Amino acid sequence: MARILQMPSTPTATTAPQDVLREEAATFDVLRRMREDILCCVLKPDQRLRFGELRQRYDTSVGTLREALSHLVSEGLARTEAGRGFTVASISLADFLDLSELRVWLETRTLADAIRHGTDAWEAEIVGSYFLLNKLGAPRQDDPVGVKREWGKRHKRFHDALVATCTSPWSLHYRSELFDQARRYHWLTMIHARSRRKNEHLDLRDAVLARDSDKACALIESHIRTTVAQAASEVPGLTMDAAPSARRRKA
Amino acid sequence: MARILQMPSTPTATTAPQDVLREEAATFDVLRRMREDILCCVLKPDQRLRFGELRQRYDTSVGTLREALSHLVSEGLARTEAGRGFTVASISLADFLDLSELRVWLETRTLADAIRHGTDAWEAEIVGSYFLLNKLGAPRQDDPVGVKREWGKRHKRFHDALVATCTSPWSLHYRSELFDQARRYHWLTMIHARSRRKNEHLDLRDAVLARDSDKACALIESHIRTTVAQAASEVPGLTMDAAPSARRRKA
DNA sequence: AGTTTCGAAACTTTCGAAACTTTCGAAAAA
DNA sequence: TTTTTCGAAAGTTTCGAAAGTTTCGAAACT
Repeated sequence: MARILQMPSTPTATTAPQDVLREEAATFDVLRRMREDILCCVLKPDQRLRFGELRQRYDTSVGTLREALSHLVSEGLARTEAGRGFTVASISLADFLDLSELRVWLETRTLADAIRHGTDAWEAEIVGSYFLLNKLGAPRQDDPVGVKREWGKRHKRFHDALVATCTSPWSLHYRSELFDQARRYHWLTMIHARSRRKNEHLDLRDAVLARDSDKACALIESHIRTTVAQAASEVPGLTMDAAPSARRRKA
Repeated sequence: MARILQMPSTPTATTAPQDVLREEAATFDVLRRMREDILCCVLKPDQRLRFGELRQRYDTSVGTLREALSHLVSEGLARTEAGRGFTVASISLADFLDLSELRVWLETRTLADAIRHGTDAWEAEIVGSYFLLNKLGAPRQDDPVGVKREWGKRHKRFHDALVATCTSPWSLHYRSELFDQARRYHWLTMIHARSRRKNEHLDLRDAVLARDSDKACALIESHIRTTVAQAASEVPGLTMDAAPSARRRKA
C-alpha cells in the first residue's frame, strides 16, 4: 500500500526539510517517472516495454527497472506474461466505464467522510490547491505538453486535498489508484476534446467548504460521469474492445 | 492487476495441461509462497523481513526476493522504508473494520452482478467448490496447520466461484485483494476462537443458485460482519492501535 | 507452393558480488 | 554517571554479466 498524502502532520525534521521526498531513492524515482510517462501516454497503451530502451531512457539497471515495472503491474498500469516481458496496459471504453463506476462510489464515500472530519488545515489546503489549479486554467488542445502535465499535477493535488481527512485508509488507497487510472483517459481527452466545460471545480470547492456533503457528492458524481461521456464521444478510437493486439486464433 | 480466476475457458494446451499455472515461474512462485506465509502468519505482523533469512527460506536470489516483496508492498501485505528494508504489514482492529466495510460493498456488488450473468459452468463450479469446502468441515483450534491451510484454500475457491461471472474486472480485482487481506484475520480467528458458527456457506450457496440476489447479498454481508465481531471479541491482543512497533517520541 | 525443422539473434530472467547506508557497541569526553 | 563520537558489523541497494526463453527467418522436405 503506497504512501498516502501526508497532510496535516508535523514534519519530522531529522535531516532535511524535504526528507520525506527521498523515499526509496533511485527505484522510487524511476517508478514515479515511468508512471507519469504511462499516465501521459508518452509510453502508449499496449506498447511493448523492452529493457534495452528503458535502460537508456531512465538510465538505470535491469534489476531496478524490473522492480519498478513489477509495481506498475500491481497498480494495473502494465501487464506481464511469463518470458515475454512487460507491456503498457490496454485502454478501452469498457475499462473507463468500469473504472468510473467504482470511482463514483469511492469518491463520494471518501469525500463525505472527509467533510465529516474536516479540519482547518484541510480547508486551507483545499483553498490553496484550488488557487493553483485555477491560476493555470483548463489547458487547451494546443497548449504545450509541459502545461498539460502541470495541470494534471495540480488537478490531482486539488482532488487529493478534498478527501485528505477521510478516515478510511483502504478507501483512500483505492481511490488514489483509480484516480491515476482515470488520468490516462483524461490525458487523451485533453489532447482530442473540442468542447469546453464550465469550471466544475469551483462549485465543488464551495460545496465542500460549506460542508454540504450531499451537494458535493452530487457534483463530483456528475464531474466523473461528464468526463466519461466526453471521452466516449470525442476521443477517436476509444472503442469497447480492449486492444488491437495480435491474439488471434485460426478459425 | 493480477490474473483473476480464469474459469470457463478452454485450456490452450500448448505444452502441458497446467501450463496456465507456470506463469512467471520462479518470481511468481516465490511471491505466492511468501503471500501464503504472511496470510497464515508464519511471517508475523510487523516482523522484519531480512534478506539473509528469506534467501535461505525460499532458496532464491536477492533480486528475485526484492521483486516479490515489492509486489507484496503494493498489495498492502508488507511495507518498506528507504534504506531500512521490508516489514510485514501491521494488523489492528481498526484496519480489519475498515477493510470489512469496503468488503461488504464490493462483495455484494460483485455477487449481485455475478448472479445476473451466471452460466451453467458458474453454477457447476459453485457446487463443486462448496462440496470440497463442506467435505473438509470448519477447522477446529487443535487441527493441524495443514488442515487449516487447506480449508483456507477451499474457502477462497468457493468465494471466488460465487463472483466469477461478475462483469467488472476492477471490482473483482479489489475484491480479491481485500479478501486476501481478510484472510490474515480469519487465520487468527481460527487459531483463537472458541465459539462455533453455523454453516453459513450452505445458505449462501443455495441463495445464489436460486438467483435470489437480495437474500444472497444479505447473507454475505452478515457473514462478513459476524467474522469481524468474532475476531474483535475472541482474538486476544487485537486492539485499535496499529502496532507495538517502536516509533516513540520523547515527551 | 506449402509446410516443417532447425539455428541464430534478440530479449528476458536470474544471480552473486560490489557499493552504499544504517545500526550498535565500545571508548573518550563532559 | 551520562552523553557524544567513532568505527566495525550487519543489512540493503544497485549493477552487469551469465543462463535460459522465445521469436523469426532461412533451408530442407513433402
